[in-house]
Amino acid sequence: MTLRVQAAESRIEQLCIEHGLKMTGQRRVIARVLSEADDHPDVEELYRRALALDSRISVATVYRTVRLLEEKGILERRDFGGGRARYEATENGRHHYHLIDINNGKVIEFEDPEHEELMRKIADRLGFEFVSMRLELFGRKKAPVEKAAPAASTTKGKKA
Amino acid sequence: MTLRVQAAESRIEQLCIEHGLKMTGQRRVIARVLSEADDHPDVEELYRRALALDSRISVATVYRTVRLLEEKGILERRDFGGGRARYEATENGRHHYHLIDINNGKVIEFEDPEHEELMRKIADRLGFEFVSMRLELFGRKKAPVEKAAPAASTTKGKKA
DNA sequence: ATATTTGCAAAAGATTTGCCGCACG
DNA sequence: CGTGCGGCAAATCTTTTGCAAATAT
Repeated sequence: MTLRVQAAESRIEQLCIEHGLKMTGQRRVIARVLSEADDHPDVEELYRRALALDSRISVATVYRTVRLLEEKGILERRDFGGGRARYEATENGRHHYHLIDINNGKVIEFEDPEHEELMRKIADRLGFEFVSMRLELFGRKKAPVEKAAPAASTTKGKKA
Repeated sequence: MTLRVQAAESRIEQLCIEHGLKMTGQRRVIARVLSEADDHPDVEELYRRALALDSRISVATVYRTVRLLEEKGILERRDFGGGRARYEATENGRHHYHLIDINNGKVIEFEDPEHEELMRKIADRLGFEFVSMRLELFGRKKAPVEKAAPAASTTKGKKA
């Protein structure tokens, strides 16, 4: 049996390789951070997480990498308000969407399998090949059904 | 019959008044520009159009106004890539969506009446009151059905 | 009258880039 | 080994802000 100890490439690293990108140490780290993220970090946050794994990384590189990966379609950029771009890995097929609580900026994810199919049809009808999409819902948390509750302080406020 | 010559308030101005905003000359102009726009201008463009109507307006005011109107829910901010925020008036009820041609940044609008209803249901199910939404589709123009056409130079390239 | 708004220019943020030594393939 | 990459800091670009003067209600 073939022994394959090789540092277990992260999913994103795998994609980078498939796209023919030169895999440097910092890209590998960033790829790993991205692969492990299950939220929507902005560049600053990615930088912080990458630094924790390897101290030889600069923000500039994170910016460059993130841009590169977006161009390759490996990452998608999001704008949830708050001035900074946020990123998440492209999910092929199983898209998920975001509901943003306009009171505290919290992001809730949801899925709707039929939805992407619908979008593909619409793009097609308009003469386009579907590449990707972005759906953001903005809403206000409803008070729980019993007694009226004050708006704030329900969940921990997190700056958007 | 009552003669009403009063400068015919623009739709957006009307909304501003309903929201109790102090209507200054520059706000009136910006409101008019916004009311008349049927595209998705960025601040720079709004400023240009406003200047054409009244020279006593500064970009700072456009920024301030646009932010104010967004907070009031009168305007919605869009991010079609390209670094600058774009704006368009909120359409109550009849939402429309955007399909962005990833090759030239052109934006095509489309509607889907059932869609908003679906989104309202989803928000509701998640315990939120629907406030607004944003849907962007990214696609690549398909070649017309006959002979295969080279990718570029199909439509006039417009910097995204 | 008086709290708000505006213009201007400076400041703040976020992101990009030039240059040059260094690493990857 | 050569070409592209990363670090650093300066540059760029968009958006925000402080302050005094102007204005709406």
